[in-house]
Amino acid sequence: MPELPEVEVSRLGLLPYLPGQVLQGVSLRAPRLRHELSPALAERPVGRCLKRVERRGKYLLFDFESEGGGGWIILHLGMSGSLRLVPPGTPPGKHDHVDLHFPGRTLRYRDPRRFGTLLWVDGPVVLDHPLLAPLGVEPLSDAFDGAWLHQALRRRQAPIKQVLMDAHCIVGVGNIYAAESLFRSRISPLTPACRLSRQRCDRLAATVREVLAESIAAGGSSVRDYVHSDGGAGSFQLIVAVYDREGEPCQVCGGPIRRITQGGRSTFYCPRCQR
DNA sequence: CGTTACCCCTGGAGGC
DNA sequence: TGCCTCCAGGGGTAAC
Repeated sequence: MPELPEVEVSRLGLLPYLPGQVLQGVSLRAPRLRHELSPALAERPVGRCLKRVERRGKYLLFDFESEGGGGWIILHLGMSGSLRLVPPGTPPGKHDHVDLHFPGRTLRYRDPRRFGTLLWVDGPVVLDHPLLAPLGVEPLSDAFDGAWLHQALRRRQAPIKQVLMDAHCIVGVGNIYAAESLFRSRISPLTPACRLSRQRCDRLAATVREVLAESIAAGGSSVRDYVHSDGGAGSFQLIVAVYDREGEPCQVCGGPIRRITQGGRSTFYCPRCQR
């Protein structure tokens, strides 16, 4: 499942090829992903120049400039989405739902489970869109540190694991990175967020940043004209210490990794090391 | 305002 | 071997 690092690596993979190119056409082969695919997506951006590809949380934002005000494509990979650049005319596979045709290259969106999002927004500004406006802090920005985190957690009584994954608080931290960050900072996923000391918030903020940056660096080194986003085990060479390792020995203490359910999702942690 | 239940969808896992 | 059922999982939305 694509998380912030996979999305950022996808973005980096597009940068050498797409900005500055005029969109020639759009093919929609599915009626809907998470939401209905609007006809505007197939019509409005065509003939416009793609200025930039930005990222906000796990959303990719394609900026199409224009004399008349411009507009954006908002894209989210959901759980199983991936992007790749293919030569024009490449036959689409079963789950290749959308193509953006650029000169000499087609940006192809694949999403077997169709939890993704792809939509067109008119106008020069996109960050005030209802999907983006409520998003929390970017964990790789300067604004995110122990002091910020300590303040943000003050009123949250929910377990820290669930708050870490709350995109209205911090964007881009999914199940894998939440588990790995908590393991590295030796904090139990069950700890009520508001009970974390300033010192532990310092440690947690640092490890969240560290894990994300490591993963981006590992993925970034493998970017070519193929844009990876499948997020499969080991695809980013991130050393996974606890995620999906129920029953396996902890790398630090040798005790068994435990799996529990929090908010309907699996949490993996070492009950001995994480307090 | 914080928290929780539900829903979207399909591949893969497990049961028989 | 094959068919059927179950369910994870991001995140938005509605409801509590």
